[in-house]
Amino acid sequence: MLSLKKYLTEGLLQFTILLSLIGVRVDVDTYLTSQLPPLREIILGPSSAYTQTQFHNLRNTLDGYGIHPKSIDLDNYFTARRLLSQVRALDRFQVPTTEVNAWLVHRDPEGSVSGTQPSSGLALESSSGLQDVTGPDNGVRESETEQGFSEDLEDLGAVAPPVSGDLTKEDIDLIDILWRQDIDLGAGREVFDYSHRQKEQDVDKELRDGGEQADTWAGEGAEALARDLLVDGETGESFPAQFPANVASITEAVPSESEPPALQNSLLSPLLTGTESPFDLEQQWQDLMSIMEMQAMEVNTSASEILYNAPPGDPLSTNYSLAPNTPINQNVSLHQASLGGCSQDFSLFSPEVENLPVANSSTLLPLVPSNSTSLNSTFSSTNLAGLFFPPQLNGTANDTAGPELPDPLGGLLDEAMLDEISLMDLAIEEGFNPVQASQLEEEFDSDSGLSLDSSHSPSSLSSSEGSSSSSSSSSSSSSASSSASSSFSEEGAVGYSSDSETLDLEEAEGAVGYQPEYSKFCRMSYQDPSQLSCLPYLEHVGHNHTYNMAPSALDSADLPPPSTLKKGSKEKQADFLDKQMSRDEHRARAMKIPFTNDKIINLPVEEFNELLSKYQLSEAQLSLIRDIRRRGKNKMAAQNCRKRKLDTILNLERDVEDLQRDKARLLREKVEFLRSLRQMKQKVQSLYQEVFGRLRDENGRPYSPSQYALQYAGDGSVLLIPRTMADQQARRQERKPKDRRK
DNA sequence: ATTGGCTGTCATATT
DNA sequence: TTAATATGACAGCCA
Repeated sequence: MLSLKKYLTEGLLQFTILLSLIGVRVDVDTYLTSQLPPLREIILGPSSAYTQTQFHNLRNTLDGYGIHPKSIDLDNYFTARRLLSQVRALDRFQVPTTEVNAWLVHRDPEGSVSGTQPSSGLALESSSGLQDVTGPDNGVRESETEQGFSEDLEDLGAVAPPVSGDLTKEDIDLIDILWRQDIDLGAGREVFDYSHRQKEQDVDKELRDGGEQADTWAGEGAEALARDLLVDGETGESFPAQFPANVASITEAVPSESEPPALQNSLLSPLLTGTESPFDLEQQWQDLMSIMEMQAMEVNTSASEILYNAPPGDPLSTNYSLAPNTPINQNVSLHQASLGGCSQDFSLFSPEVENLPVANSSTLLPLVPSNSTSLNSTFSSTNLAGLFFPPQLNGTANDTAGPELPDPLGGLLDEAMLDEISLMDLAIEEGFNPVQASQLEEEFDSDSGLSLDSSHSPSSLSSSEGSSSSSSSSSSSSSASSSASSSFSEEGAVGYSSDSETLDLEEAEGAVGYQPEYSKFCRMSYQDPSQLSCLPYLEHVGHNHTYNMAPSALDSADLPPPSTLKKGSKEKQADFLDKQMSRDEHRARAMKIPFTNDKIINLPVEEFNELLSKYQLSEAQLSLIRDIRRRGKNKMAAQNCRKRKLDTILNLERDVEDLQRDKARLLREKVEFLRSLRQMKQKVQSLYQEVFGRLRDENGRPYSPSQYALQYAGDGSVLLIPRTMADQQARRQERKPKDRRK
């Protein structure tokens, strides 16, 4: 047995190779540990490709004990672990849930928001959110949205009675969300995640079912994605989707942020802080590219090409598909339960969405004249904010509302997203080859790593490993081997013992060199067919290469003429017995060895010596017998070795694919998350504005946004407080996160 | 005639 | 030390 050291070394090597293959040069776990521990497991743990390393590592762990390295159980073990990890992975990506627990805000007669009551869990329905977002005017919205919310609430079983007053309960809820954002965002991640996964599954289904749809969303998704990418990974700030996948536009957009602080710092700014740097944008861009890759993969087009060849004008919309979005609505319940639906809506409404007013969109206008018209039309919310809060006060507004709202979001984006983005950078460079993409697509049916892996890799791989060597195992451990196939299979513990399933699996997998192998193996003739030839696993061990008896078989007088070597396989089969004999068999026959080569090779030492002792053999005969035994064992060893090697490669390949899938999934999830987040922010902003705009002082006059702001307290209360106060509090609260970042 | 894949064999290392 | 096994390298065969 190999030493632990060797295995560790090997494992590290393999790991490195694997990482390099997938282009991972990032400390994935740094990012994942908190939210996605499974990736590491996927890489290091369950992979059967690392069986050796795994085994030894595992032997140091409780789990690994008691499993023989060559035992089939080991494969099962790894399979189980892999599956388990995949299952675990399902809930690992903890995107802040889109489900928001909202608290109703009571508006007192004076019109100031003073008190609140916990009322319901509000799921931001994407559809409504979308409408809000996409609607011509964001600020004051149509009732459809509200209805959507109501339905959602009802579905959730948390229907809050309509609140008296101008504000609908949804609005109030959203307002409440605003100040409870940090709490809520952190709370419901699992739900969100789950919804996302469901979406993915749906998406995958969609992919499978209708390729046409893929094209459909390709456009929409592209736009949506473009928008997504405009979201600052750190702050979560959304940018207008204006830039059509044009890097130049992105870079241009950057400076714009520094432009009019007015809008940035307006009431909206808290939500959408304009702190991004060009770097972030580039990362987002890379993100986009990588995502596009993923999407392309899914869509099963030679996407990568298209993506990169896409004309700058409309690259994303045409080539880039956000597959996941559309299918989502299929799952109604989940949809309702979480904001996941947002994505769907986005895709559906992507055209409009692109025009959505986002905090900084106005700043982009000058830079992106072509798109400016659409922006202007949809800019209402932004403009509203600007109107509400004069520039000079915007900064304060940012501080006021910002700390509580944007920070949680920004934090999420900051920590998780940036890392993820770095991951995604890799995707760009990595590039999926079409073949892989297609394969992935096939396997993508059930996106969740679970089904994928369960479908084939671990089990098949592991089992395949054992396929060829049953013969060797039988030979070596042959105390019982002489008898039946069953005994062989059981003994298969040695090396690569296998069961018949192995063959099927391998064939099914289309393992490169295996099938031919089998065919050839079948031709192999053992002198003792009763023992070995009948056994499938043994059959493929023996190779009857006609060249075996070719010129090299000098010692054998019965060698067929060379001419026969070149004849067809049919003719070979005709002379099966003679021609199937290996060189050593011929030699043995020539030397009149009284027993079969199979025995010579496969008998355990004891029996072998016993056998030798029964006969009076010359030195030459003994020498030949030993050589035959040595060669025979080595032959099987070589076969095992090759099979192992191949299996390792295949496993690595599969692991790479799995990782790529995971990466794609994570990227999709990220996109979804960002989208949802952005929508929520927009919603909250607009509602904030709406609520604020409806507040009236004792004289029935609206409060000046420059002088007052809504302050959300942790206890659920909403206060209308002077800006100065709000600023102070905001700064106080902002410090912590910032320090933490640095 | 060349080439790549498959196989067997040898030498050697490891267990 | 011996036997078994693993593996790199090489050569032959074949399509």
